[in-house]
Amino acid sequence: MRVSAKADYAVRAAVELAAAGEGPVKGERLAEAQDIPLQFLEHILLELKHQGIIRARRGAKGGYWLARPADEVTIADVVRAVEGPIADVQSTPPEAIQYTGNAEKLREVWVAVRASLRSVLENVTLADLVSGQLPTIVEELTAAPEAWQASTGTKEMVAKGD
Amino acid sequence: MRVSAKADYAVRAAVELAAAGEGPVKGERLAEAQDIPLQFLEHILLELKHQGIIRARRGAKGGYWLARPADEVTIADVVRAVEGPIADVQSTPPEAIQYTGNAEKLREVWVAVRASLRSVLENVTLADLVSGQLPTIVEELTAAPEAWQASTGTKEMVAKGD
DNA sequence: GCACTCCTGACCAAGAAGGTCAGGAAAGTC
DNA sequence: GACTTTCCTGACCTTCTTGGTCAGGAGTGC
Repeated sequence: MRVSAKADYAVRAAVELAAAGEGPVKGERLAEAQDIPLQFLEHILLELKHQGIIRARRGAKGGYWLARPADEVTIADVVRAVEGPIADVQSTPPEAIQYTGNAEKLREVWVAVRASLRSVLENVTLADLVSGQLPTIVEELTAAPEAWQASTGTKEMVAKGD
Repeated sequence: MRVSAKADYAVRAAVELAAAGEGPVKGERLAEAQDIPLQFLEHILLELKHQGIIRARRGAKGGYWLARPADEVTIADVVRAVEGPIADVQSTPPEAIQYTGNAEKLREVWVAVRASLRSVLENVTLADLVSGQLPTIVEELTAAPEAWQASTGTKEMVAKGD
């Protein structure tokens, strides 16, 4: 259940484009603004382009820009573009898994996990991030102080956080 | 954002133990009941034991059993025992990341993602799974028909589901 | 024609995922 | 005390993913 560097970079680059508004922005500027290795970022931007999230033009005055208005692009869109499905179990969509016997209800749990992820990722747009006005659901989830704490318990958690 | 085979196996084995009640259950029986490769499962059970989720005894009449009552062991406990932190960004807990400029609010989003995962995983116990009575939050999240559908859009999603 | 910027594929090292194999060490049985 | 049973542990293996780098080609604008 981890967010890869690629997905993180993709969202950050997209936010930067959202903040820039109209004109094309060079890859180099995105890389500097968000401190991302340029050549790696170019591959990511290419994927975002292939998935129709952004557009690009080459040459002097070239660069990248959002294909849609910033308030119509969600984090889920960007993450899916570079990582594929948001919540898979053993590389299979949760509703497609068959559990037997006592584990039968587990499928519903994984479906609920996916739904809860979607409720966050599909409701935050790039425009929200730029403006700093996050949707209610995020405010609610981050309001509790526990939300900001790594859970305690096993040695692994103490070492790696959670 | 995927659930590994290991985590899935771990939960299924734990549910099987919860269903068995008191007496020790052989690894072989768990493997058969849930169709998990035995030798792989043994490694997983060992980790669960090290993390204090289960106990074990060797020899004839030996086997594994839950260290705590089934209604006091959550899916989050089991998943954390074998996978570590439930929601990391670039192998770092979300609250520890520093974003600059336009991406500043992204940290809150990842914290919200973790909180939403916890709201599901920390509220479902092994006893819930065995009884088939899942907590309200899961019922709510799985009630909507969209929750059971892969999202449509990119070619990748059509191919791999979501 | 030249500079600029994106586009693309090849490559690469390290680590994780998903196992298998071989043997050792406790616990119970006869 | 020997034997069986079952867990315990480390070593090993193959494939895939992650997170990049490198080299060069192909549009675009002046």
